Amino acid sequence: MPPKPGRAALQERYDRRQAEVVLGAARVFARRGYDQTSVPQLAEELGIAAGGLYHYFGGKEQLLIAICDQLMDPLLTEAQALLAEGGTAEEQLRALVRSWVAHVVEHRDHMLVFQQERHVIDHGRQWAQVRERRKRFERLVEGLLRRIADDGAARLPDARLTLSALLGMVNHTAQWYRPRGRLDVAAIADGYVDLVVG
Amino acid sequence: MPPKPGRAALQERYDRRQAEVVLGAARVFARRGYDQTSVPQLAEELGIAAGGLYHYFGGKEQLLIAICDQLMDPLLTEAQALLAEGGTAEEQLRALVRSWVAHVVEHRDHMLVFQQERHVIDHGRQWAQVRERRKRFERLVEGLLRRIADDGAARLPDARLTLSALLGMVNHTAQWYRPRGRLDVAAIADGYVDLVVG
Amino acid sequence: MPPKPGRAALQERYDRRQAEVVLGAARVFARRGYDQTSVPQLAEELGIAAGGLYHYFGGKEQLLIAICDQLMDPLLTEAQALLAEGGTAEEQLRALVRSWVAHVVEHRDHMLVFQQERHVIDHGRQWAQVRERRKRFERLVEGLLRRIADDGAARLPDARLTLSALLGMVNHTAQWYRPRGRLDVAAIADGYVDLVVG
Amino acid sequence: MPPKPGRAALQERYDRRQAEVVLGAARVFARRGYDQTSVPQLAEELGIAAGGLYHYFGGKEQLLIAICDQLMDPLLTEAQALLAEGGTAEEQLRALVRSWVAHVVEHRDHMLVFQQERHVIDHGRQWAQVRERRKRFERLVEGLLRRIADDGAARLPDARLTLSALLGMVNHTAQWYRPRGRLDVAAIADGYVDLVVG
DNA sequence: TATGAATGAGCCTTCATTCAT
DNA sequence: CATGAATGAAGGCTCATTCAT
Repeated sequence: MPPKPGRAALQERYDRRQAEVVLGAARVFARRGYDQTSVPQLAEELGIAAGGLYHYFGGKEQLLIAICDQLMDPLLTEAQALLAEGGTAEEQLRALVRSWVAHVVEHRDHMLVFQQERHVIDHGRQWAQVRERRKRFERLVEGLLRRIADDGAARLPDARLTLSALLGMVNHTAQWYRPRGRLDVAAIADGYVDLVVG
Repeated sequence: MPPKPGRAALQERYDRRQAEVVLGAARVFARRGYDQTSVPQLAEELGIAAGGLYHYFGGKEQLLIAICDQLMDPLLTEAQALLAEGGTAEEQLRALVRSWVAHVVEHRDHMLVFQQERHVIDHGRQWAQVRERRKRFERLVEGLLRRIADDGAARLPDARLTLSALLGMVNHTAQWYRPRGRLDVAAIADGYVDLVVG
Repeated sequence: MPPKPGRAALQERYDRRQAEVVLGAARVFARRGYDQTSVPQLAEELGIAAGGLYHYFGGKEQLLIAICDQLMDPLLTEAQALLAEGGTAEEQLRALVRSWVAHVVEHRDHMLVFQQERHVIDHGRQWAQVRERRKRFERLVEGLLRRIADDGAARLPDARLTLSALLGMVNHTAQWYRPRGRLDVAAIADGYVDLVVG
Repeated sequence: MPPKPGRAALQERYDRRQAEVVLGAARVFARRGYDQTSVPQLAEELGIAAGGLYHYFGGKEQLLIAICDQLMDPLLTEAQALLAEGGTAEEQLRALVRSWVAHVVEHRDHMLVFQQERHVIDHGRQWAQVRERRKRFERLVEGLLRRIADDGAARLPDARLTLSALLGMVNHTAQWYRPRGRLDVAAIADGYVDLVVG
């Protein structure tokens, strides 16, 4: 008889399983749509009984929130780390966009869900924190673009417009990127930056 | 006593009402989400009884298709007209993007629904025609970008990547544009083109 | 310009159309089922607009009642006439069953509807008259069977049971009779009587 | 503490409950009519929530099919067993009709539903199996009647017509039989057979 | 921890019916 | 006399969720 796992080990197994569920849910939701996927359907694809999901999540919407957190948290963390490292604004932008595109590409499913459910995120009561992180990330990028514009280096037509354009193109990447495509992540990111900084 | 309306007049009234319903539905769906809006809710916002909608549409999904058609049809038509008018590739691109941005901005609700429901459009059986029009439009833009690249005028990193970027930024406009904002449609469109053609 | 039809002519046309509708409805209901046939469907098969039916009938159930009346009224009338004509009980039974089978066969659709909707007829408030006519007819047949039994002619096991058997076999005819089948109406009727009277 | 039920026990409980539901549904449908009974109404009479029914049946029509199966399966099985036992054709017929009448009487509700919904059974796509069993049973009876006719014992007017008559009278029994009536099942069955074989 | 049964609410849709035209 | 538009109610069914086991 194996030794009874301790409390910590149990917690770890629980967390691992929870993260797996979030990942799987993102995959399923991205394909079928969040609303069009019923909890029983989702459970079946995850190889679990419908009721079993409720051990890991209070409900369907909390699962959606978890997906968005799993998407936004590391992105924001990494962006802040990059900005702390120093370098010119353009160097920082290039590094940031590379990291960002990589993140988008690795979390394509999360991104697709995120975009699908924009109207919930924008208006929902419980979504304030997700909105706030998105806002924080956008401000980071905006700050960089302003620094570049101020450096005079660029003929940026308008920092806000450029920000919007960049957001649009990078996030849109989730919708067309295919793993073994012609361009790798770095090439894509550099292409975007080249467009933006001329 | 007014003259009894003829068959043609009846048809016209029917069509007008139908178009109104599509427009209204786009507005409601954009705000609340397609799936989260029940048919009774939609009907109430349109000032019609729930069952009455079914005189104009076979079902909820057909309504969604109609929204996408109302979005794509005139855009494609106008794009084709512009390309037929002649001019350099860059001039044509500038004109096309202006028209495109204007369309996106005027049909913001349609665009938001379109993006929300991407997974249905991409996979659904009945969505082939919508997919095909989207593809056709993208090819039009791609052709222009290739012509520009071939003219040597531009340091386009990659025509396909540029296309994706442009699609991303223009379509994303629907998510942040506000009617009386700082930038008008022409400024936005020109900003985008400037990014792309350097 | 043809002369304006008089009130009587109008009434006649109305009645003719009404009878046509009853006939057509019986046909459609027999095939599809009364409940499974929606009023629009019925109207379409009759070549009339849905609302138009309501010029001839107060509602769907009244149409069903009319079908049953069109079935029962002439049957009862004819049975009474036959009994008034004299003859031995067995002769009268033979004549009655011939007339009855002929009626069932000619009104197959009515019969099928009648049997389908037995539970409504048995319990419904407005169905008392139909029930009463059915009862009256059954009593006529029962009387004949008793007279035959009393004549000692027959080894009828039990007049009531024989009545039930006869009702069962004759009414069931509607379910298998086909117009150009092997047996004609007289042969069928005589076969039934032969079974019953030995 | 009772032992946790195993998989087999669970399955058994499920099957038992399912059979109860079929039985109850037959009762309710016989009284109110299949179409006139809504699923919520049915559920209420069965003491279950509306949605709960769908654990046991895919839909309302499958429930109807189950009712017909519960009616036909044991009847056919028993008939085949009787025929395998040997005896003269007439003895077998008498035994078969007794068993058949007993079955009809015990499954009166099933029979009434079966007859009500004849049009669905006759035409529906999913009803082929039920139709086939009905046909198989009829052929069994027909075979017996032919053997009797060939034995020369009987002045059967026509084997096919006699079959139809027998079907009509036996099945019609469901519509008039009352549990504590004057005649018991054996008397009824024998009465029918006496009519048929003279 | 995980399950299968069960629930109540709500979904999309269709219905029988009415009525202005 | 007939139509097409519209309605309110109800239909069958699925949903997210709970809970005893």
